[in-house]
Amino acid sequence: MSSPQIQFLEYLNKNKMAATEQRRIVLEVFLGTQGHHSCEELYEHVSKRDPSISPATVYRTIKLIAESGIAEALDFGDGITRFECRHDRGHHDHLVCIRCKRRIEVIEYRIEALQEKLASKHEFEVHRHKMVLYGVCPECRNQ
Amino acid sequence: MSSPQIQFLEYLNKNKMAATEQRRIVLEVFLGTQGHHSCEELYEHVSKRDPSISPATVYRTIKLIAESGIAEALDFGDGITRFECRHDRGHHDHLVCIRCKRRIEVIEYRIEALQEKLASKHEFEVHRHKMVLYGVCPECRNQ
DNA sequence: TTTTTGATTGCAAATAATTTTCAATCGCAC
DNA sequence: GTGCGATTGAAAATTATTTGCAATCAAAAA
Repeated sequence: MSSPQIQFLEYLNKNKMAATEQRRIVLEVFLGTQGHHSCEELYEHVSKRDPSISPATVYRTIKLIAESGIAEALDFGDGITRFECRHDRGHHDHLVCIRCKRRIEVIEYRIEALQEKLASKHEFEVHRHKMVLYGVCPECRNQ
Repeated sequence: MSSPQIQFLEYLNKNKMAATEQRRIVLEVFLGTQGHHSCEELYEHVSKRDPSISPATVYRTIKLIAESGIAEALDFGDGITRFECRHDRGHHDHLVCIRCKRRIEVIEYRIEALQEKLASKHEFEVHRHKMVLYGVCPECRNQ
């Protein structure tokens, strides 16, 4: 797999979309972040790089980045969509503490395998999935 | 466990909340539905029973019903919160077709067991979880 | 039962994240 | 370079949901 930058350009090209400076910047900023970020957070970072870029463009661009397969949209149920990079890191699920809102990334391959099995039992062709476990983390449990 | 109606009254009582006619009606309507329903859908049904009840009251009440443990909030990532009854039906997860939006309820106990194991490995005390597999259903796969 | 008091309601306005509209501008195939 | 369709910023629109508020109601107290 080529670099995210090239992958994005190929995606734009394939869909007859222009490789604008704004899109390049949003991608660079997105790739420069760790973890999951909301569009608002991304917009803040983008603004530092180029204050003339509007929130709408960030929203539009991050969507393209997700469609191109570089980012993945996450939904933790708080009404905010967050995005994380799919490069350099395997797929993972999340443990969310309902008290302190802390999120831990986890992966359990046996669950992944069973999900595949479960889906094929229903003749579903799974493209992606999300699994979030909500609970109380050890820190919060001890006050 | 007592009936949902009684459970709800106990919840209201415990929290010094009044058992109003509106709350009774919203609960009845909710219990009379199958599957998962948005507040808007619930409001439509409630309106037939009593047109004077406002959407705000439905939103407020379904939230209480969820807090009382009778309903569970579901989030399929389309920006609409749906609620389903937790009585008379076991917990289950969902397969969602990204083409026709059809949702299938599924349960795989081995996954549930592994989720528990995964959480306790991180010393998390899981209260609930959600797992949604997105893919293409057999019907949509064959055009 | 009547009073009292704090909870609840409907309505409309407010939120908040995201999307869209639109005129101006820009990328890029020719 | 030119032309045309894609893209942009700004602001308005959308959409689900929440909230402020004055009027009303439930239920504890008298």
